[in-house]
Amino acid sequence: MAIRKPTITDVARTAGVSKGLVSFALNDKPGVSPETRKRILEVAGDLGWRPSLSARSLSTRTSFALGLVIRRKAEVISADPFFPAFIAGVESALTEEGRALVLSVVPDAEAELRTYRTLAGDNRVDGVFLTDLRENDERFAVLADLGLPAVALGHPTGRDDMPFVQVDDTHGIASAVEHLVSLGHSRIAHVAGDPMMMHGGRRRSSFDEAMREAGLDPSLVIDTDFSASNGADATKRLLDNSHPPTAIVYANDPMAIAGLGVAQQRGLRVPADLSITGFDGTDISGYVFPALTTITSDPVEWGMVAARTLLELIGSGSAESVELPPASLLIRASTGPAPSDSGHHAAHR
Amino acid sequence: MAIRKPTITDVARTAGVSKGLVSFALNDKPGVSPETRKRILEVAGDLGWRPSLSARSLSTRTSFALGLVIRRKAEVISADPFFPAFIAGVESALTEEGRALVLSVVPDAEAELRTYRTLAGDNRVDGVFLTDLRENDERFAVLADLGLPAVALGHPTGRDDMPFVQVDDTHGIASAVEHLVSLGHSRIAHVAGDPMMMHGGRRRSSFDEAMREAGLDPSLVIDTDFSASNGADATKRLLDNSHPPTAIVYANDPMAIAGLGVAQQRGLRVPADLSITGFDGTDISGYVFPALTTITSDPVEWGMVAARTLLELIGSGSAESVELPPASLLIRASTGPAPSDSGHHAAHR
DNA sequence: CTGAAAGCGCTTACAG
DNA sequence: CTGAAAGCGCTTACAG
Repeated sequence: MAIRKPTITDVARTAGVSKGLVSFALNDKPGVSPETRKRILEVAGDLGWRPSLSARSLSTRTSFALGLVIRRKAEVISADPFFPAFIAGVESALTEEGRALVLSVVPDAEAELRTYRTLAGDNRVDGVFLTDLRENDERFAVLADLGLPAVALGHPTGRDDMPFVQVDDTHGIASAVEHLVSLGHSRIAHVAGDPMMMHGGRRRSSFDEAMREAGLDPSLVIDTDFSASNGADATKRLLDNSHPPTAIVYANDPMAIAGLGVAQQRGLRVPADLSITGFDGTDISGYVFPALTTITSDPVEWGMVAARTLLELIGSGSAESVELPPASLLIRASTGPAPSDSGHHAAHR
Repeated sequence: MAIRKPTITDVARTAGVSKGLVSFALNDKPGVSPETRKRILEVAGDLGWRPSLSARSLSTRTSFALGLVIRRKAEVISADPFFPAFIAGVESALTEEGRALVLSVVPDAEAELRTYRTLAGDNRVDGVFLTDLRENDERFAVLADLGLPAVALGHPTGRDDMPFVQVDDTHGIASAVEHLVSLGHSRIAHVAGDPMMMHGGRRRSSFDEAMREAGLDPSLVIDTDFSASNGADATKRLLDNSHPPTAIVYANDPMAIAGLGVAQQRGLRVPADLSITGFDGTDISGYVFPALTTITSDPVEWGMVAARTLLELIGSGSAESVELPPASLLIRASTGPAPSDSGHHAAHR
């Protein structure tokens, strides 16, 4: 005889009550006396009853799962150290709630929207995280249409109907610029991220602002797609300039590491000839030579808080947005005093 | 009036048949005439019917989802470029099948086993991928006990009851050693991975074998946990040796990059004073200076094939194991001829 | 080839 | 405070 998993009926029978009452006890609903509830829960425990997720899903239209849809080309996904850490944070908040995370990695916009529709249509998730916010993001309309609760990572500009969890990264970029200015740099460039992504755009505009405040020319900016390859190319273009920068602020660590590689290949000493800052504080950034000055945030914490916020939104219908501690500058060895003769780099080897 | 999603009852009514027949048509079961099936499917299309996943789950005990449980400390997860790429590959095979991926990231062994139990008990997934195979892996027993279908990544030694998808990485390590030997190196060290993990152990033993075959001393090996931090420490220990190696074979790229950083910090020229090889062929490895000679595999492909194999196993009860093309050596700039005076490095700057 | 009915394991009004 | 029953939307024997 196969070992049949106990059902609510078994619990009801051995506890001598109706199935309905077991359900009430399970869900902490009013209408069942404390003693009865206690007895029911005991019996359930003895029998090893685990209420069936599918059955609960069918009657409550709840999936007890959260969704994360990541739109990245497969070749690039590994370069981004953010998601694994973010997901680890999300998990830490979900496990204790008995929820699961459904993850989708999609290559393009069309697949992305289709995935949200499928996730909602299949009742696969009760809510989703919205990452990589873009300007005029089509996803807001789709999610509203689907009635799918969502929490945004970062502040969706021009929308106050969706709770968000934000890390202020403008502060980090500003302090990187200030740090470089205090070291005597005046020609500072920015290898920006994707301008279509809000956090890319925001880092860029805070660079712009910080440079203006220092009375410096903020025009040395190159947009990228956040990939190491783009970071290397941008660095080459900047260094090919007739009047090249003495410092480069990168929008993420992989690009900064690629930039470091380009500089070294050209025989430039970092930081003697060129100062470099990254963004994210990835593990590896501390082990390249010279160790990268970077701007650190805490993606694990971010994931945990985002998950809690989404659960709150799903449970109660509304949730407060959260502002996490701002990203902060971690000064290591890749930044130093501006070269005295800032117009001419050391000759290439 | 709210827009109610159509159900099987709606389809049956407008098609003028019973619910049972609609179900048969949907699931391609015999017993429904071609014309009737066609008409039913048309009506379903017109109505925009999407069969309810929860209802199907409840009656078939199928979740239409696959599970991946990753055991990593949150701090380390970002350093591993394997999983995001692997997951992207899995997704590409799942989307067309209407399946989803449930992901769990857990910190330790206890949470790992608990997660498999919950996933199975909740009928959250129909099968799982088994990664980071270990010696005497407790998971085999638990999965068998739970009756949860699984596909292993890499060959589970001493088990022929579980299908696996394997990339032969011994070949890659061997060719790295041969490459270095052909460049005149004789003191070659290995910064190995976690000896408790099968792929760590396998890379180590193939290093051992390749060295012996070349008639060289294979004893310069240091175990690590695969982290950049461990990679840096191991490199320091090796270089502190009174008779240091002229080449180091690392078990993954992050450790190799960290090792490169250590070497450069000590004023060693790579590859003039020290040759270095990585493992994985990560995006960033091509952009450090000098560009890393590494051993590439294709984790995206791996994910796709593993997903197909798992679906096959779930669908038919058995699946053939797959051997993927072996990892191959990608020679770039971090390896070069052994220094002529191999006993003494260039003086530190 | 087709229909009517029971069942999957929960939740939730509705009576008492 | 408790019980009996209908319902969630499918699937699957069982009859015809």
